[in-house]
Amino acid sequence: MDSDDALLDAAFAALADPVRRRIIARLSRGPATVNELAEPFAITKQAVSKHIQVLEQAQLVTRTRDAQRRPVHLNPVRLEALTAWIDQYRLVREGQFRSLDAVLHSSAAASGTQAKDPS
Amino acid sequence: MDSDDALLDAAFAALADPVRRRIIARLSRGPATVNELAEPFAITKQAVSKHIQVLEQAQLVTRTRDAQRRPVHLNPVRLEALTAWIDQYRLVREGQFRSLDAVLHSSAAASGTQAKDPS
DNA sequence: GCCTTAAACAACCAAGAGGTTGATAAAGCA
DNA sequence: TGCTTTATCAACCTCTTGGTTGTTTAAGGC
Repeated sequence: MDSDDALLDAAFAALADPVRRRIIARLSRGPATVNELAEPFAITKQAVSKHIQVLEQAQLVTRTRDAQRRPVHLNPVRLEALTAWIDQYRLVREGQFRSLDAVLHSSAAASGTQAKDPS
Repeated sequence: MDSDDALLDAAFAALADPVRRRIIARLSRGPATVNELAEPFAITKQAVSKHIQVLEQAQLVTRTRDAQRRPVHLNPVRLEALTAWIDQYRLVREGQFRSLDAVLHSSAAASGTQAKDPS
């Protein structure tokens, strides 16, 4: 599905920034506001606010309203979706390694070898 | 560690691009050359070559030499490192949810405030 | 030796992302 | 009602990135 692909795209792009990864790490210890999240960084609150918008678009975090505070919460469901995506290729690849190894050990390896390309 | 953090940074940034993710998907079915990888995309081989350089810097793929061909191989070890990073926060967060749930049920803080639009 | 092919390198360009400062809106407190 | 806090919006700047075309290197085929 394309929308799911776009969501994966947004999620990986969000985690590609070290500041956002540290925000994720901090949120894993509980919800926090923009000001609280901005403290350990040498950047302005506006910049942190932008980072949180990116994380929110990727659905990695959600925001609730508590008076004038807007605490940010982590969304573990999306994190799980990322591991699921990675695992589908990681695990397939491990299987490929085994069969490739079998090919190398049984037949003459140096010629065409695998050409496992199904497309 | 910082170097490990930089490696994580490169890996997530590499997976943040849909073209590179599709390259990963294709490589999970076996090694391939730049030309083979460039075929399904409407971009030049040079662009694909750059993408592979990015993946190589992130150590998500490796390249071997076979005459004038340079087949690209997937590196599942790095993919596993990504899932490990994600899981450390995802799993912690699941524990947090239980304690947060306890707080919400006892003190009833911020009742029913979902001013959130599911865009 | 010469020619073809695979792939990288170099220079360049347009678009986007991360950051800033300044102004604005919403919610509470005096 | 003003005043403060929290956080966003808007405009702007700089640097990176994805893409292009053109050139160059490396390896084989003739």
